Amino acid sequence: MKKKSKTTTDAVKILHKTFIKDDPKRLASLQEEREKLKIAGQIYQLRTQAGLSQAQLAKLIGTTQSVISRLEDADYNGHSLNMLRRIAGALHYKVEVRLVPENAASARG
Amino acid sequence: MKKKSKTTTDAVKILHKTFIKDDPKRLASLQEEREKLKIAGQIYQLRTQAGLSQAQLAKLIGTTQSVISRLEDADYNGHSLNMLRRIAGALHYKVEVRLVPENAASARG
DNA sequence: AATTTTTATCGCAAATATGCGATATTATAT
DNA sequence: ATATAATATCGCATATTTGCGATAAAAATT
Repeated sequence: MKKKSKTTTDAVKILHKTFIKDDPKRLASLQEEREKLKIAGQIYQLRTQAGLSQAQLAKLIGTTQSVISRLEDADYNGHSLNMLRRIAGALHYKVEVRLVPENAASARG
Repeated sequence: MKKKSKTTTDAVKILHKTFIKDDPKRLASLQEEREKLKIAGQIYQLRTQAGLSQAQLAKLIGTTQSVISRLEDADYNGHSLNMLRRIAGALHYKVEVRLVPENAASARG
């Protein structure tokens, strides 16, 4: 395969088209979509930068390839912190969760 | 009631006793405990700083008081991002998730 | 101390995420 | 083009979270 999976890649492009194009009011929910994308992207980035296939990471945390694929799908919305911690932990990372004001410029976007 | 609920308050104190006292090797998992605590604490802080009771916040996001109480329990471990987003959103906050190296000094903890 | 408000805890039903094999799709290599 | 490897998707069983009422425990108010 090439560098990036279709799902994760396309999501970036689809974002604007889907949420901004003709419905400026939906811009609010864009925030949420961005977060979802970021999570998928972060998992993908962590995994590939560690040089692992989905199957390898899956084995590492005791699950199967299809599960990892699902988590890296930008449209997937059901992330649990437990699962994120499992993935992060396997790669010597940790999960940071922050509740920040919607408007404020975030830590270092 | 006083300022802080028993559960959330005590957790701070219990932490050291439980995880460090006689078992230095468990210090690793302390990271995870801290994260859990932070989430409970963040929800609590957000809610009280908004001047809401658990029942009021519950109604705001379409659930019941006992659910909020459960989420503010520092020992609770089953947070989902969906739930966090619901709470954050109701108070005009957003959820930021970051996977950061276990060792590195994080963004601005 | 009695009343009222708020929070914690329990039990169980309903909703959602995970586990996982099978297979299709896509990419890479030959 | 063929073979191989990686990823995406489907369906269904299992596990976990959420929903929610009831009640206990704790705190605030009078």
